[in-house]
Amino acid sequence: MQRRGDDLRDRILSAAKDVFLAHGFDRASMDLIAEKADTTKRTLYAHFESKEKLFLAIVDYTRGLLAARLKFPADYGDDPDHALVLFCGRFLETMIWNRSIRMCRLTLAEAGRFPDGAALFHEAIFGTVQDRLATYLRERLAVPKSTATRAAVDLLGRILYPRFTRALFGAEPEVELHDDAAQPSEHVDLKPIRAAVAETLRAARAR
Amino acid sequence: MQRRGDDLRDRILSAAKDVFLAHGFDRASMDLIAEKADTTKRTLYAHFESKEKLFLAIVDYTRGLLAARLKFPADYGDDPDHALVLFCGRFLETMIWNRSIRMCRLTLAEAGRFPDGAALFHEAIFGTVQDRLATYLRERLAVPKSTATRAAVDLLGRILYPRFTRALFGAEPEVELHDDAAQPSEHVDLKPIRAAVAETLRAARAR
DNA sequence: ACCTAAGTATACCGTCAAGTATACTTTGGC
DNA sequence: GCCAAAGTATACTTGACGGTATACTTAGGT
Repeated sequence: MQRRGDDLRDRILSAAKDVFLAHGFDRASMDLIAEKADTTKRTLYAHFESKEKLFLAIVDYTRGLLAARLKFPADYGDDPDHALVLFCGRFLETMIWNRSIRMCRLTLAEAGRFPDGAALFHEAIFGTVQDRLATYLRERLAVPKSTATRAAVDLLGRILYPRFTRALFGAEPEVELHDDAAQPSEHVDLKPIRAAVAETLRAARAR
Repeated sequence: MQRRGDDLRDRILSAAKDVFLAHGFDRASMDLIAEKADTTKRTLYAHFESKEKLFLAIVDYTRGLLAARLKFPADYGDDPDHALVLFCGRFLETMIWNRSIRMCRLTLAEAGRFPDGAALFHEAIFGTVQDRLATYLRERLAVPKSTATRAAVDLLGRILYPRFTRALFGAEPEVELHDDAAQPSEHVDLKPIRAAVAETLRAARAR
């Protein structure tokens, strides 16, 4: 049975992602990717001209998948403290998710060979979230622009980076996420996030 | 001319480090390492039984070199604000140094195959600095233990992680350090560090 | 002086994987 | 129904690299 077009392309991307994440760029073999995608190497090369191009396509594809998790949903409600806590909690959870961690490690591993891969990935995730936070502070809380940006950076620094960095280096237990719930799960402790949000908001309003 | 013993071993470690950092584990070839160490592959295998063992030796070796940069020197003076600013500045500088960044990327890239490598590296660097900060706060400023730890984590989160993460992903220009000066160089802006230290100390003293 | 451990020089083996070649089959638009 | 594009099946080429074998040289303790 043959499956064509976008369906096949998606299957290749998905299989390639799994294999790259599991083995890293160099140890990921095109033979294995073809097998997991339930197709042949010849077809692989019909869609992606080289292993490098396939890799870059994966980074882009994953970037899209991750970004989709990082919207600021309307159902977080009108209370800004609460909405910010949920948003930050969900971002933290998404970033310490083992699939995100492995993707980060993969792009970092190849940062020498594919500098754009790592930088674009970073910008698409961290830059986007930072912008969304700053925009929220500006629009909903009338915080002036430069203060809003600084507050957003500060908030991310306190909430995200410590646990994210630890997870990156494997110093925390792995986190597996199953559902697509918009609410943070039990993997994040909201208490310190509430404290950081409250403090940041207080400081931002005071200026 | 033959060079023996520790001299040779160091040359191998140093050459291997360069090659691993430049090419990553898989693309680093034992032939190239032997050539750069100005010896032969046979001798390589006399000192390190396999590529994997050599890699782990490199991680340990580099961990030692980095840790040596992260002392809390006496000549930072008696003013705690000032000393903390210098210490944090120097730590930040050391961690965004391109050699550190490349080493982090290398251990992260192989975190799947060598989980202990990444975790030990992380603990040896971030854990140690966090402990030294907390100890300083406790001993010099009489901050209670749990508050001191929290304050140290918070301080690192604000000062280190944002720039470090950006550097890791290649979103900042590379930093090259030449001298072994104990003072932070022009690569770090002390102003935000002063602000974060002041705020952290104020909060820690208030509790 | 000499003997052993350490190091050198160089060739070699086996394996694995990127990418290609060749011949065949299926699909869908016309 | 036919034909071109897309996909399949499988074998092959080529090169790299981890690790070993063999034969030789040097240094240093006694």
